[in-house]
Amino acid sequence: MLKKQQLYQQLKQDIQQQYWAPAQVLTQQQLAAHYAVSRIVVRDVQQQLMSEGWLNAHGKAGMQVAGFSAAEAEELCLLRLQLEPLALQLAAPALSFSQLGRAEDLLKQLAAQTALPAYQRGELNWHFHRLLYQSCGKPHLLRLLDLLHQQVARYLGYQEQALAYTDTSAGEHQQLVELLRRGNTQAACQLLTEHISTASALLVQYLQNTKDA
Amino acid sequence: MLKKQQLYQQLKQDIQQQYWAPAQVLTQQQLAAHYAVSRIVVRDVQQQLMSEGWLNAHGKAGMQVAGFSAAEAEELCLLRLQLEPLALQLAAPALSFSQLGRAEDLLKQLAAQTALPAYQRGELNWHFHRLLYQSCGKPHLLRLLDLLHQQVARYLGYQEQALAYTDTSAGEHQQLVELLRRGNTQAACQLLTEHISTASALLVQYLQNTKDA
DNA sequence: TTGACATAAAATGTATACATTTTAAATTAG
DNA sequence: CTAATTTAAAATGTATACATTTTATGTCAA
Repeated sequence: MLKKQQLYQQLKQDIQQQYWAPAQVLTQQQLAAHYAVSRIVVRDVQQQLMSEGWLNAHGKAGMQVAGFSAAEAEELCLLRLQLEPLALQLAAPALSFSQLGRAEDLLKQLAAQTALPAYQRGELNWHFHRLLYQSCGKPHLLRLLDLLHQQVARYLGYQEQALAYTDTSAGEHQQLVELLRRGNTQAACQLLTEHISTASALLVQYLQNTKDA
Repeated sequence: MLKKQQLYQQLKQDIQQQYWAPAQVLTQQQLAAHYAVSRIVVRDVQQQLMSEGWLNAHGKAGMQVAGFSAAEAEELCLLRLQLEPLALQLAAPALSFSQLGRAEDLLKQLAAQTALPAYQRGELNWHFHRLLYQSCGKPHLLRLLDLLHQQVARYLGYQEQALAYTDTSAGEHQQLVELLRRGNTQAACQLLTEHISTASALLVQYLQNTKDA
């Protein structure tokens, strides 16, 4: 579990920093040689990253680095909109104050560390959301959300700039916690829906612009 | 891709026929010896079946055959209800008559082969549903639905009896196709929702009864 | 030149062998 | 007898080696 996780992290990072460019086709041998590990390890990581959308199958041999498209981003956000408010609605009644407290700690951390790279900010962001859904009592739903997040996370490193929305986002997060603390589940779900929608719209717009350039 | 797929099918079948009982813990070596293949192949299949919910991780070593619970079934149906009508709504405008025709062929086949084991009937059933969603233009949504189906399919072999609902189900399917042919998307989605709900309720009820026994 | 067939090179699938970790047993000190 | 530590057995992770499939190259006939 050591080399595997190591390669998993490294390869993901290298894809995000475009060391391996989108649409590029990679082979097991190539990666095994480059990272100095056995092909077995590469195979495992390949399967995992393919299930998470970072790599796509490419014919009978090789794997292709996934690209970016406004359509895909829009679809992912659509799915988030379909599932995350549901998770929140189910989790809200079971949310404890200690959990809300931990969520606020994450927000403080997020507000403090403005210098973090987009990817890590995205991770913190997701931890916050995930914490709110945690108590929904639906393990399969949570697994789907984790899977979705993995696929969305690909875009986080890509769109350093578009994350300027974090200013307004922080306020929404805070407001969300307060609504939940007051037990106003309906309003919280509504706000969450809007929150995801606006973030989604910004990302899609950003992608459409860069595509033209 | 030969031995792998072979073992994948066989192991799934053996789990369904309770050759490997729920909650039983299997080891790579055990399976490799039993099926006379290398552990590498077992590892690959293990990963796949774990992502499809047939096996669960079990500590640091071994994999546990997944069990059945009414709560899990209910959750899976909840997710289907959340996603399948959406897929149908998106796909409906793009559905061609030839696709609808193929869907009806599947229904005829399903009606004719009443002697098929529950699992295979379930597969045909899913092919039908899947065909209706195919044109939604959302690959990630379709992937999630396939994943969900894999998890639901586990129950199909389990509940041979509960599938008595196929009588009413066949009628709903036919009606669904006709609504779609007439372009009445809203009514079709509504019917689909009810269709999944009733099937879901039957399955959950069945599981609750057998648990008491 | 083109297209089909044969052939060589390369990539992946699979098996075996070795290294590391984990589990369980057994021994011993308290 | 209990608990803790040691030690052996077993399971998994990883690497290497071999087999099979795929892909690309090159030759030859039309």
